Amino acid sequence: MVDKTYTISDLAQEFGITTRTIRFYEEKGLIHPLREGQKRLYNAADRVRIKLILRGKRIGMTLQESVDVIDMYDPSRNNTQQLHSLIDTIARRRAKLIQQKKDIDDMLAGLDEVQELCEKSLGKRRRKT
Amino acid sequence: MVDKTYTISDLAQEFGITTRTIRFYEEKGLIHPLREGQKRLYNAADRVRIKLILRGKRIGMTLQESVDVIDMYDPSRNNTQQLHSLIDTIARRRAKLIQQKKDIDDMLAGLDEVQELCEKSLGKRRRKT
DNA sequence: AATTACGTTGACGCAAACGTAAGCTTGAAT
DNA sequence: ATTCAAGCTTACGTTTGCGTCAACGTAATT
Repeated sequence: MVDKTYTISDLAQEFGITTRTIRFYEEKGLIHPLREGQKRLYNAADRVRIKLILRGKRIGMTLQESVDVIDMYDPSRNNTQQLHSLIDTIARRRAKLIQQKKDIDDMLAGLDEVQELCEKSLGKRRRKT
Repeated sequence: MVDKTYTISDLAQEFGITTRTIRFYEEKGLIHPLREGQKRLYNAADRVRIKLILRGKRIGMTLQESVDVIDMYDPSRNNTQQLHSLIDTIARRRAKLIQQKKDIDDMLAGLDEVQELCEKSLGKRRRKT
């Protein structure tokens, strides 16, 4: 792949967000697109960061939390101290995610029940007609 | 159970939130505690609603979304029209939840990778000493 | 009587995550 | 030459979800 780039509206369209949102992410230091003249030019890495930020948003993370997670992939941590601290951070994040999965499963189970009641109720009505 | 009731600080403590938060939920119409004189008195149903609201929050739902989900359990929907509409709503919510689970699994997989790299790096260092 | 603990009602404050509008530039198309 | 879409900056506005006083009431304790 020959260093594919994207305009701001390319990415806005792809992800279903506004250009304002993308510029806002830059304002907050979440991405750092290059410039071609005055225009922003996004590369594959920028695109992935946005994708991961949006994934974080979908599960209720703040922008900063998403960035924190993304930055875990950054291998610029070298000393033992930092590595241990990173492992702790990962453990905490993992615990949160597992709780979230449980919450989701609980809610899904609830929806199943409600749906059954709905269908039972509709079934009765059909039988009546 | 003889209609157990709770004070505002009972619930605040149990759920690790502030009394301000609970009053805020009431302000927004999410709960409707009785009054004993001037003081709020919460029953089991109020307590469950708060619990479900907090569960919603953990997976990134807004307060209103949580309430919408909670209200699905309310069996005061009778006509066929409403039941079909409710089934649609459930389907959409279920789809969202399933996407969230996928997002969480993806993120967990990412954390696994990062952790392995961490431990590999720490392992090397131990071998050096 | 005074302190302490817990409760109440305003009311203002605040961070997060954008929306929205104004006004200017720039390159491409008619 | 002009129009038009797409981009830019600046800046104020909005919603959500509480935090944080202030000022007061009530009930039990010392």
